[in-house]
Amino acid sequence: MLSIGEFSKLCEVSTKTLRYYDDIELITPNEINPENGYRYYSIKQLKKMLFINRLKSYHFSLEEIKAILNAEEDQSEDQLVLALNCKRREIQRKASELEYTLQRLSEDILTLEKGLHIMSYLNHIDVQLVETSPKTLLYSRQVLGSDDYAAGYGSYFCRLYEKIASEPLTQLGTPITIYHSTEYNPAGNDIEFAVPVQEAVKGTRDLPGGLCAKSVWKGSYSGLTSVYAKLKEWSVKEGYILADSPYEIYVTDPDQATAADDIVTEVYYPVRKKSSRI
Amino acid sequence: MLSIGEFSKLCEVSTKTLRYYDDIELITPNEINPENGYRYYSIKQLKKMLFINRLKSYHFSLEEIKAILNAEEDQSEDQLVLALNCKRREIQRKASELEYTLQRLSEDILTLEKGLHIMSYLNHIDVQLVETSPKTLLYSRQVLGSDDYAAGYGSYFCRLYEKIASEPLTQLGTPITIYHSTEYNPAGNDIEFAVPVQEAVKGTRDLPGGLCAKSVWKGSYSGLTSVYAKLKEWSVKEGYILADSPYEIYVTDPDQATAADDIVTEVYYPVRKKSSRI
DNA sequence: ATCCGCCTTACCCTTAGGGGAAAGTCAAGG
DNA sequence: CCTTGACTTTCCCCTAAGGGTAAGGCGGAT
Repeated sequence: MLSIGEFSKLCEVSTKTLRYYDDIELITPNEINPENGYRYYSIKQLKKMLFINRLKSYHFSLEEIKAILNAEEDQSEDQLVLALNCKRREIQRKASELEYTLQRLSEDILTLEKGLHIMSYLNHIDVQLVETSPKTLLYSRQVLGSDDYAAGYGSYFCRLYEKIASEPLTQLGTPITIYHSTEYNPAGNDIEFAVPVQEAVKGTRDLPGGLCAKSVWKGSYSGLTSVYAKLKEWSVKEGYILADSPYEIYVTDPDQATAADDIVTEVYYPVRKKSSRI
Repeated sequence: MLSIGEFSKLCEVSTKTLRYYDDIELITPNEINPENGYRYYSIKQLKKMLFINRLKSYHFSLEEIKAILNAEEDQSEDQLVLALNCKRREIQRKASELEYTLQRLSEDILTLEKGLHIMSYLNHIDVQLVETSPKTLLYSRQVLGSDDYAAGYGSYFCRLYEKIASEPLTQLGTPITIYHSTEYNPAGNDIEFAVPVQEAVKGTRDLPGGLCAKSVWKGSYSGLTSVYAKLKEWSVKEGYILADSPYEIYVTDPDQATAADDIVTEVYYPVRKKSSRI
């Protein structure tokens, strides 16, 4: 039997951690002296602890590790392979995210070295006042968490396209998303996915035309936030206020665009004069 | 002036977050109604908030962002470039760590698919009982955090080599580290870096010879933990106990080894029979 | 017997906010 | 003018994985 200190040294895990793991029942000492509460670990537990360390190095959470250990006891070996493969994909995703971050970071460093401010691109976003014409939209509206965005956009538009093909309907433009949430909320935003069509059937609605502030954005979608900021700034300056939910028209098909810089998105921000009633 | 809700929507930041940022004084509302405490943000603060969002996407902590914003106000532009470059290196390091993790993960998946257990490599670590001869060591002993390991090893050994060259002394073997901490502690471990030499001068000490359990490890240093576990297990089984601080001899020069698998490390674990006194 | 090192529990701290409650406030509609 | 619903305020507790420290209880060697 090993005292907590000896066990700690062998596993290269602090005693604090070992007590914590006992608390959460990840690995509990083989024996506890009932008189003084001293923890004693067996030699066999070394292997378990080393296994935990390895799983930790693969970025498994302690909860996940606990589940894996329980599955191991039930002799379900495949579970482990599944979990590892799943984690591998997760890490690969994380790695490619880091790659993307690095790329943007490098671009900003270049901008700075040219003597420009990082946010100077904001000055190149032009705003125009336009009158839009009414549309008929085939739509699908729901509340989505920001994590579901990427996945969501694909699948919801896909369903709309299927409906257009099966009805059949006549598509009149590129896809649109309308943002109904009055406030950003990471837990879920009220988003409407829509495709303009010719026919007014069940599942379609009218999008009224009207006065809009409009900007065109070229680049990845992460830059769209700035476009909204710019539109709002412009509106305040020109004495307009938001009259309805803003929307984006994806002029470029995201699936077709090769480089992020090629993606063109139009942002419409319905407005009316400040003191004029409808 | 924008209410917190309007500002929130424009920046895609929750009101909760904005209140938190007000708390930590990262971005405080332009104006607060003294009667009801309502926060009002100015249009100009949009740009600042967007800047904060961008820095956040580069994995800066809020503390770091605060420092950057303060530096910006003092018109010290170079600071930002410095910070960005620093962060870029940090992210690159993180990315290569992920790469390494992915590689190990894939190896384990292969092992599993062969029908072996992940930790089965433990069974291939052989332990021998050997009698070591005394050495004279040129040494340098200090307490190091685990983060300083990689950097520390290089610089401390480098200093020892300089001393060997300048005295001059006769080197009698490859470098050694001796682990004096009785317990693993991420904050700092008592480590002695040493190189065996022929001459006993100032700055050297004797390493007594004696009975040791010994294992040879081929592979990256992260696997050494398991070697210690194995040595301990063996000792208990054979009726030996630890008699002195264990040490590692780096047979392969880490700077010369190309692949991690080529690195050879000998681990010595000084022991004596359980009930025998010295 | 004594001393030092090891062990125990308990409490607070960390990041970047999220969830929810209770209460006050604003603006639009009737 | 009043009501109602949406918006805002503060306050408190929660997260993951432990780290730091205190106060007090034991163990083994001298």
